[in-house]
Amino acid sequence: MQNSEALALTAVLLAAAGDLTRRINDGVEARGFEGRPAFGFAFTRLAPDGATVTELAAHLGVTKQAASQLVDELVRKGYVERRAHPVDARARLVVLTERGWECTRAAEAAAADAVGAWVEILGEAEVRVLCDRLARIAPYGPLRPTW
Amino acid sequence: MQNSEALALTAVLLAAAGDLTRRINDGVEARGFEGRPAFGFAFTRLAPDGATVTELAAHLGVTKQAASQLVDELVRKGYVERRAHPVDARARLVVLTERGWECTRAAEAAAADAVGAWVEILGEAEVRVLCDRLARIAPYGPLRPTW
DNA sequence: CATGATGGTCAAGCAGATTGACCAATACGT
DNA sequence: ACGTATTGGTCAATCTGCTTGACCATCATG
Repeated sequence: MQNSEALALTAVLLAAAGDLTRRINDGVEARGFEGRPAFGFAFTRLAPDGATVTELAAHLGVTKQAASQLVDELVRKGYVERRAHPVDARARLVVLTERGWECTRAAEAAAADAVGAWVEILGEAEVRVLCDRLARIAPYGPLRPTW
Repeated sequence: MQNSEALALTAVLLAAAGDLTRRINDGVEARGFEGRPAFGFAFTRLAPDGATVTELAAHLGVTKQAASQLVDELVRKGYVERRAHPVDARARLVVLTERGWECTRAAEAAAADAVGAWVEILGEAEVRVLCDRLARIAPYGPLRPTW
């Protein structure tokens, strides 16, 4: 494995990730929702039972202040609500609204469409292999919406 | 391919790309250079013969103003120089300095190290396959350092 | 019950991008 | 050849999303 190949792998990986993210975001908007890529990643943590701001922050790999601002935005757009936490009076449980669930489903559909384009190129089996290999090398940690 | 799998693929792809980018950046810093991920992507366009600000902007997928600011930073840190363009008096050719070349080589070495960690998990052959598949689905367009 | 740790918000600031205005030099149509 | 539109680049102002720092309320522990 030569050095230039390693850099090329990085570039193609970034390009693929960026392409997929963009396609999904476009698809979500086309379905009548306004949002940014970070929303989708937040939804995957918020579903199905909600999460606290701190948990969301850990999931996204940002500070709790940043996560709180994101939640503000999600509340403003009607996708989530802040509720009292059932067992901890300090904490507040952030849960999806009905519209939030609709947006989540839209994101899933858009993701399926985007991956579908890849299936047409590589075939279902190859995409599954790709998934499996990536899962084995990807770190477990938080996924950052931006760098 | 179910919807949830499509979202999972996106997550794992982003995690892998983010992980690789972070490892390379850490490796470059460990070798005594200060920089951010965008530098490496700029270098791949600047080498070997330089490029104009506009070309760099297209490569990175940002406005030419943003690219110009990045070049300012690279000049300040001693990695590149602005030279007169040989055939177009409007344009200026941005070329790597000797230190810029050193940093580029450091980035390549760091990338090789980072990918090496993957080779240990998947084996050389699998990583090559991964490269190939990704190359077939990744778009040709600019690669954005941030989203 | 005192003390520290934890969940959350407010406020200010920064980094890296954007849009808009502008100038110099090139390319093009007649 | 010449006026006009286009292109390369920069300056300036602004925006967005995130960070750091301060702070309060509540939980957990001696």
